[in-house]
Amino acid sequence: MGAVEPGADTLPLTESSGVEQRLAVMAKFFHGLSDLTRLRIVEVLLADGEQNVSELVALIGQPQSRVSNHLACLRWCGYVGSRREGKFIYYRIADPRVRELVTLARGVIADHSEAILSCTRIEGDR
Amino acid sequence: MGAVEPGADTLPLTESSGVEQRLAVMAKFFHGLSDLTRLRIVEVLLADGEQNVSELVALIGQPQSRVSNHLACLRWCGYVGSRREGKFIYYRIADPRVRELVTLARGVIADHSEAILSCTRIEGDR
DNA sequence: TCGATACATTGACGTATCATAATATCATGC
DNA sequence: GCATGATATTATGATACGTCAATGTATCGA
Repeated sequence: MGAVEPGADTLPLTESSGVEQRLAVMAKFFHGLSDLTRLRIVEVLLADGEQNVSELVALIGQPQSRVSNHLACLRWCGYVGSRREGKFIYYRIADPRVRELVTLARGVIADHSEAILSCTRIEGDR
Repeated sequence: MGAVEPGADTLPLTESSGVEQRLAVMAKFFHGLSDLTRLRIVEVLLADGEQNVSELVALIGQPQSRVSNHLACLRWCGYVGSRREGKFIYYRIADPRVRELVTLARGVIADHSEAILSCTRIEGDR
C-alpha cells in the first residue's frame, strides 16, 4: 500500500500505470504456484494442516534444502505463514483464498488436462 | 485416465500416483498465468471481450510475434478460444472460471503485494 | 561450553522459457 | 496466377529460476 501515483485514473493503459504494477504482481503471484514442489507443499498443508519442515520433507520425499528453499518462496509471497516451537518451525496456509484458488484450478483443469499436458511451451518436470 | 496403480490407497504418497500427475498439470496451468504478457492478454479479453490479434497487438503495445506466441500458449492450455472471420482471428476467454481465478488472485494480492514484489526468488520483468 | 538436531541461506551450475527476427501459412482481392 | 495483409511458426540467443552441496544459524540438552 502506498506510493501509487496520485490521481491517475483513465490512463494511457499499457505503461507504468498502477495496472501494470498490479499485473506484474499477479504474474509473480501465479508463478508462486507454478512449481511442482511448491504445489506439493501447499496440497499437504491444505490436506493435513500445519506441519513442521521435517514432517514436510518426509511427506514430500525431497531433500531438505529444496523444501526449505520453496518454503521461503511460499512464505515470501504470502501463501504460507510459520511459527517456531522449540527447534521446530511449523508452516500453515496463510490465506483461506489459497484453498479456493486451488479448488478452482482443479475444476478448470478437469476439462483441459490433456491439452495442458501437451503444451510444449511449458515443459514442466522441473 | 487409466493406469493408476490398482488397490493402493494410503500410499507411499509421492511418486507417480494420479495425484502427482494432477499436480504436474496444475503447475503447468498456473505457469500459464505467470507471464506478464499473457496476463495482459487475459485482462484485455476479460475487460473488452473478444478481440482479434491486430487489436490485441495495438491494445497491449507489444510486437505481433510475441502476442501470437503467447496466444498459442493460452489457447493450448485452454484459457482462450479462437474463431476465424475472414483474415482475422478473434480470441476470447474460453472458461468463465478464468475470470474467477483472476478475481480471487486480485483479492489475495491486495493484502500481500509488497511482500510478493520483494520476493527475490522470482525476478519477474521478463 | 560442546554436540546434536532442525532449519535457512548461499553460490555455482544446468535448463526451461522468454524475446526477437525471419520465415511460413492462410485468406482475400486483383 | 500474384500481391498484400493477418496471423502462426521456427530458430537462435539470453536469462531467470530450480537444483544441489556446502555452510550458516538457532535451539535444546548434557
